[in-house]
Amino acid sequence: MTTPTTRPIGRPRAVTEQAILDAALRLMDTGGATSVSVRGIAAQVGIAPNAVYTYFPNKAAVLRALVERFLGEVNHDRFADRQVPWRERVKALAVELRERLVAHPGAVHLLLGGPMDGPNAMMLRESLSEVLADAGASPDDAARASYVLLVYVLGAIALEVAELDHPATAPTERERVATRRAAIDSISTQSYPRTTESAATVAKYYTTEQFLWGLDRVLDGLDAHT
Amino acid sequence: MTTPTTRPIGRPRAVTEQAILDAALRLMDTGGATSVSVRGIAAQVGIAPNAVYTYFPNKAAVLRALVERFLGEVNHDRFADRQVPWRERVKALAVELRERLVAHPGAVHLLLGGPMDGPNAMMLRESLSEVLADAGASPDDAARASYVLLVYVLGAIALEVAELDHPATAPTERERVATRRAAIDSISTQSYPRTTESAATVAKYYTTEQFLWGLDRVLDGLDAHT
DNA sequence: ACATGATATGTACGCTGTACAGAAACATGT
DNA sequence: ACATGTTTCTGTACAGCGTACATATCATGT
Repeated sequence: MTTPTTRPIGRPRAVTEQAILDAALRLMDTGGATSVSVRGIAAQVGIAPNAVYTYFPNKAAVLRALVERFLGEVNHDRFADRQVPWRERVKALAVELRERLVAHPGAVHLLLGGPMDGPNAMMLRESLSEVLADAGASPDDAARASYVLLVYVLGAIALEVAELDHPATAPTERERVATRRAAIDSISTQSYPRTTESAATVAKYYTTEQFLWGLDRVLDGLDAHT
Repeated sequence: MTTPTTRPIGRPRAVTEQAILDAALRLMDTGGATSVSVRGIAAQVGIAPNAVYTYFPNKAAVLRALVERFLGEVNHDRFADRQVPWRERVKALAVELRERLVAHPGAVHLLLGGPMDGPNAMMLRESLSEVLADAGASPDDAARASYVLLVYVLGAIALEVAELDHPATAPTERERVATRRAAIDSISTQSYPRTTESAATVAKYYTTEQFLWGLDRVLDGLDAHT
């Protein structure tokens, strides 16, 4: 089943594409998206900066490949299991996607920086459509609902990482809520009466609970339509 | 009501902050987000590159100010009108936000690149909460629903501009759909059966109609919950 | 006229992505 | 064993970036 792997001629490669992607991800996780540089990657894997260009045509391609690998790692198992109720299946995917992406905030901007036309991105929508078809939706409705769900999930993730982006990622969810709460309490009650009135709730934006609350509302709306 | 404007001492400023923001926006619209440079801005307004730092502490501050100005330009009129049914009010805001942002694709990544904590961003959520409160939601539900709506609207915009990002913005919606349709028709029917089956619908992702379809579903879900 | 003080400029540093030419390492044919 | 061909790696270089520093410029208050 493995590719015949015709022995390559010429000087053997010093590293692998995967090693380069690993290095890029490591840099992104430690220093943020801005500190991913071709020179940094090359230094990590131990080659000259321009040697990276034998593996990828340019830096953008490295980042695209990183995103693709990322999407390829999502576990479709729980998601494809027809025994599980369809809403649970959707939630499983949403939660998994959110966990994975929030763990690597820099990757989110990369994902939203270009079209989702890679094979793994396509597969994601494909699987999503399948669940919705299992739920009884027509092909068209399944496609439209997939869009809505993807928009919600990615939108929520985007807003979330935008929030915790710069201050070097607060550790626990509890602490992040406390930080947000403090920030809200420090703003003008006069200017933003509604926000301050529901400060406790607004502070809990970007928690798993709020994420799922919204997802449930979205699913309700999609469900009622069918 | 105008500020007393104590005559400033020292050398008078050669340009204004607004002129700098205008230049930045112009660069972003013509050459994409990557071609916004401090040197480019300075050249446009006719000052030396480092003179920009008299108006803003660094490049990031320029971009933040640009986003803030953007959000300040959204028209809250139709939106604040209590005569109009609340769903229409929400839709009016969503459509306006989408139109404005899609017209300047580069600004979207800026908006999602940092926390939405500027005064105009706060005001947006404030207004949104107000509409939902008018619709009869409790303060907490209004806050949570605001989150969901903002996530949907910004998520949809983000995915949309991600799509039309690189190929220099296809002109009309009709043409963009055709382009997408062609792209879908060229992929493997075997690998992506659901996508190809509903090709016509998937091609219409990122149209106003699909945007509103999803918004209606989201509103349905939020409505049913109250 | 002169000092004051904000603003503009000239220059420079370190960093970026990446193009180009040449050296190095391997498989193969003789 | 040796030359050849093919691929990859390295050295060097360039243009562009954000921005820090010292200095020149300009309007004002005395």
